Amino acid sequence: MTTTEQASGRPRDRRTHDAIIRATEELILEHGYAGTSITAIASRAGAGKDAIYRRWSGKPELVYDALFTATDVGPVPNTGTLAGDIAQLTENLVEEFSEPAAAAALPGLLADFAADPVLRARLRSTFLAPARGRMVEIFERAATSGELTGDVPVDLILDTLAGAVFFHVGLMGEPVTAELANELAYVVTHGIGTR
Amino acid sequence: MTTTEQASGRPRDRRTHDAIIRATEELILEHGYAGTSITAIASRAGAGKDAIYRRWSGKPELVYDALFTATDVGPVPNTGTLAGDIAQLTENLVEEFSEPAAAAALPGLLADFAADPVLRARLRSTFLAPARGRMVEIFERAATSGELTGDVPVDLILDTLAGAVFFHVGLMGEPVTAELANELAYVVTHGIGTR
Amino acid sequence: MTTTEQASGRPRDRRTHDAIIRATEELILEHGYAGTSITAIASRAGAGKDAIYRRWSGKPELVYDALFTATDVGPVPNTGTLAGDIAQLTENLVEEFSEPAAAAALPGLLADFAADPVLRARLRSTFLAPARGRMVEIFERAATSGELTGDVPVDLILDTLAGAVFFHVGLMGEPVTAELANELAYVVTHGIGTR
Amino acid sequence: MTTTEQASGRPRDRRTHDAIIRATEELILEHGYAGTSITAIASRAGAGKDAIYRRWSGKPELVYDALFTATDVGPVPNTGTLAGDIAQLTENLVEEFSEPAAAAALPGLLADFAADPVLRARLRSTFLAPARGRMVEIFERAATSGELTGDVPVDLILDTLAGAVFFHVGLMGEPVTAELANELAYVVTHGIGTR
DNA sequence: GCTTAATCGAGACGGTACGTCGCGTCTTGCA
DNA sequence: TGCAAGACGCGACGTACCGTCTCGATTAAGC
Repeated sequence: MTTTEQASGRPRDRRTHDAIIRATEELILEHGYAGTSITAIASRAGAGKDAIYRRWSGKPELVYDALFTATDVGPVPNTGTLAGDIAQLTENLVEEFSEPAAAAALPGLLADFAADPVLRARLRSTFLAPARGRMVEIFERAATSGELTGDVPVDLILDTLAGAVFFHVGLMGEPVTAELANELAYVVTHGIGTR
Repeated sequence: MTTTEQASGRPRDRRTHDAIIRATEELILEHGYAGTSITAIASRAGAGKDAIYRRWSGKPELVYDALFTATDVGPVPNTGTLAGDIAQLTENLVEEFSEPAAAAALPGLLADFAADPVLRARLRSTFLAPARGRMVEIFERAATSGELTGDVPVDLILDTLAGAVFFHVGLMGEPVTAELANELAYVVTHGIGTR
Repeated sequence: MTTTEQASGRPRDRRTHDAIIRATEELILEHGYAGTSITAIASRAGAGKDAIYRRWSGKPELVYDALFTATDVGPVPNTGTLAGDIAQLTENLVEEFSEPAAAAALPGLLADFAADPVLRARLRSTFLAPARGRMVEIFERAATSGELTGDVPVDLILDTLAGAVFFHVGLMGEPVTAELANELAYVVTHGIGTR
Repeated sequence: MTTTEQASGRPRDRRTHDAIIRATEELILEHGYAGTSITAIASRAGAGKDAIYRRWSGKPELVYDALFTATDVGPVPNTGTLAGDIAQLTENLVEEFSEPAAAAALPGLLADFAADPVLRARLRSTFLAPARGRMVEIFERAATSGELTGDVPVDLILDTLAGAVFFHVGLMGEPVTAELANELAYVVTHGIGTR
């Protein structure tokens, strides 16, 4: 992938690539996912449709690339408590899911991914991959410190947190509050009973 | 909607209505949500497109009516423990979300609802309404019995459970296991720490 | 064809039909055959592309219908001599081939007809049919009067006259002179030797 | 064109030229004129598109060069009679027009020539030039021998013969018979009346 | 032997048109 | 008024070519 691949013909123009990504972001913000057409993206980018289909196989891949390349950077959360760590990780999810362009795209984008078997298979390995890595590290540390006993179904917890944020914010349209991540993290670590 | 609307001319034919609903279910199952067009539904139902648009304002409403009218019947769960009650309620969600036609339609249907401000506003009041009523009852009983102390953010918990099931099963495509509802209910009531 | 066919749905709108025909004539005149696209015709006519494809299977059929429906009207030429009759019939061809829109369309149109086996088969039966009927009548009268002896290869003579006019005027771009039809008719009836 | 153009850099590769010509012939035969694209020719020839556009300005010129370079060789017909000479010259036209690749290309090629003012101007001077020279010689000999009296509109006669062959064989798709050239020559020299 | 410059295959580029499909509305005749 | 049928304007789809351009590599001729 990252190897040189030694292309033979004219190399692809990075400015065309960038213009397409930029146009995609803009149009998703202005007209939403369903309201954004490949034709319109090409037109806005000053590019031909071929230039798009040469790089991406369809709208879902393009939009995903344009909006969700932000790799989770920064150190893994280490607040001292499991709930605190998870809250911080959840905060990342909340930020990612509520960033304007991403929020506008998410429901439609996920629907398209879910509908295509090939894309569906990539959902976990690409969409949640970064968050998952960090979560595993958090759980291992908590297990070492004795705060956590027993196995934890990592994927299920991750799906729960992501699903909760997506459903609450993305679908239901509830406003994003500062406490949301904390509330969710508390529920997931301590449950609702002893609040 | 439910008003009598005493019509003056020829009354609507119930068989036409039923044929449309039936065709919708079939086509969603065969071709998925995005792959099902109003044109195709009308054709399969032996109906005109007008007969559809006279009753529903678009595909999302029609599909919702066709697939999610199953009102939560039966008594509210009462297993003796909060976790048990929630597990049973979650089991209902799992069943509803993983019923073949519903599973095929959900991602696309929710995306369409989320994209339209009018439909988006109806999401909670219609889509989650039945489950919410039952959940409130469960929480009240648990509060009375002393098992539950403090306020519970009902909508957030409901969104969490629904979001978890939707994300895990509907989007990620994880197989539905018998323990899924129990696992989720346990996490939500006791947290992951002391498993 | 001309029978009622008892259509069941909404009947086709004659104004749409006429607008398409009109737009086709205009655009052929303005931009030639190759420079006229179905897309542009639809746009100019204020119609959708479907409205065109519903009636014609492609550009060749549409252009043919738009430009060559002028049935050869009027009585069959009867000037007293075979050469005179043929001259008059040839004059019809010249007029038809040199009418501005037809002249602009002919080379490309014939090329498209020639390239498609289905259309190719229709060339003689539709394109030359009217002229052929009149020519047969002329030859029969000349045979009766004794001016013509022996069999005449009608199709070959018709192809010769049409080919001559098409090649001379349509392809070579020679100006249309008043004597052209007479010259051709003379050659075909008397030959060049004894001029 | 024919000037030496004393180049300074790398000279053009004759094998590239030949490969392009060969690929053009093949593809015209396989897919017809309209179905043959510059892109496909380059690909089949193992050449770049630039190598084609460096030598020809477009498909019409390339195809003309590839298929119609066969200069009329051999002595001018001299059979003893005008009709015989013309029959032989017409036979050349028939052969040229009915050679498989040429027949496949002719209608589309002529349409493209006719549509472009620049190419249109070259039609007579290049396409019919060889035949015209021979025809003039035939007519002069016939005038000298007294078989032909009066002026003959050479171009019109040539257009008539070429048009007749093109229309009859190329467009109408009539089979090429051995007598075709004779029949046409007879009509043009003696007319149809006294057959 | 070095430089210069045109050529080579490959393929990306912005465009334009293709023929198809679905949308939501409309217009028929019949019930 | 409802109904089946289907035409309507619109706009997007993904593909195919157009003729131009940009790569690195090659191949002579002029210095």
